[in-house]
Amino acid sequence: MNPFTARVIDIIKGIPAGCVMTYGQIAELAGSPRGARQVVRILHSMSRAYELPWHRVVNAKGEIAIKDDESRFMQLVYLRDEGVIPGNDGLIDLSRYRYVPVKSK
DNA sequence: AGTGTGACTTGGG
DNA sequence: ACCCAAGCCACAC
Repeated sequence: MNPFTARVIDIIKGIPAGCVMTYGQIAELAGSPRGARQVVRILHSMSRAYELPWHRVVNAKGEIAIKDDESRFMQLVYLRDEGVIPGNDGLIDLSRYRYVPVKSK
């Protein structure tokens, strides 16, 4: 597995309950500013094997990006359970829930 | 090797 | 605020 993938997995595992991160944000932290789609791919293929909190990842608008209806619903349930409540328009307030990892040296 | 695709993003109209 | 087009990159056919 390449280092980018490893970092993405590591970052996602580090998202605390009650917070969310965007695909682009994760890709950037992992060292690939344009790698949002790779993050998507990783979630698809590794979320189960690595027990990743995939439900804490949303798109740049703060909405559930997943297409599959059932999974989308599950994500909503998980988030609500952790205290992340979408607004009337179904959007998650990123300025409020977005997780920004602390840069430790 | 060429083409299509996706749980994305950003910029413009 | 909404819709669209183009950019993006790794992977499946």
